[in-house]
Amino acid sequence: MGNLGVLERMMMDVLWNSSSPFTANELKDALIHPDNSAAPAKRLATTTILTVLSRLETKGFVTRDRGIRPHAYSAVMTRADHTAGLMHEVLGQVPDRQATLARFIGDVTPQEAETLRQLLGVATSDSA
Amino acid sequence: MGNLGVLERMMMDVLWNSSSPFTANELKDALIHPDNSAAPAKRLATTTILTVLSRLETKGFVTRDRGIRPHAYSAVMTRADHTAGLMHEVLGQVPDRQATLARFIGDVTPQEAETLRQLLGVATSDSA
DNA sequence: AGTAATGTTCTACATGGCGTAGAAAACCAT
DNA sequence: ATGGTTTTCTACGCCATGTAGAACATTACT
Repeated sequence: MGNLGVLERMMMDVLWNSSSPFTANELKDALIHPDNSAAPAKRLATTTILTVLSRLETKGFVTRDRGIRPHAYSAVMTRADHTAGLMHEVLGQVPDRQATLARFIGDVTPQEAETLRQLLGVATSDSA
Repeated sequence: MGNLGVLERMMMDVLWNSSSPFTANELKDALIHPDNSAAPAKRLATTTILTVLSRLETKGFVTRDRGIRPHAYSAVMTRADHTAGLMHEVLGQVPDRQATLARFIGDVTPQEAETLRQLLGVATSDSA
């Protein structure tokens, strides 16, 4: 699966944050006006966006509709899928899953713990 | 935290697989005779090992005892700590933890699920 | 249709991490 | 001192990634 570079990641985040596809230029603008407004955002060239989109396409993160002219780009999988996949990839590299999961759970927030309990079925003690 | 390159990873695995420290040359040999014997192992120069150990030290993965002459290198944290840390790092990048954890749990093996239930103190249905 | 605008691909360069190791310096034992 | 051992310095190649110009393709406007 592999991980993403900084710009690749920012672009995927834009795509992941909206259900509908983006054109390269829309994406470019979305990067300047970040929803979270953490004011980074230098103006990038459209070709830059397109180059990265192509690479993301190659890597299987993005598809595009070539039928319409400003091609419409969208994420292949959800952010949740991708992230969960990464987590499994990392976990898969170790022989001692138990110990690893123990450490993992040890650092989980109470909310996350609760979520996990529910997901694993069975007795939820505190359903807040 | 960041991830490791292939050789860096192999070397950390050697260190993680044993409790006692290694010298550069011991490590070099350990790479040729891999415990798991998945026959990769080309003979590396000792300097290569030392370079990588230094980098690992800089990155905080390794410490060395400079008091004794062939310096003794050992891992700073356990593999479980590192891996769990990576998992949290990945998870921390997403806003929708719930969804991500749901996907994660969805792909977990039964054994892993059982481990998690125990760790979370949930009523274990099947304690095999 | 002809030309301008817009979008896409090709090509290219810089940077940085990592694998790799020689040369040189530091250290130790005899 | 002298040679073997260990460590540091320096260096190179490769590949991913950010970045974008030049050239090509397509659409739009008059």
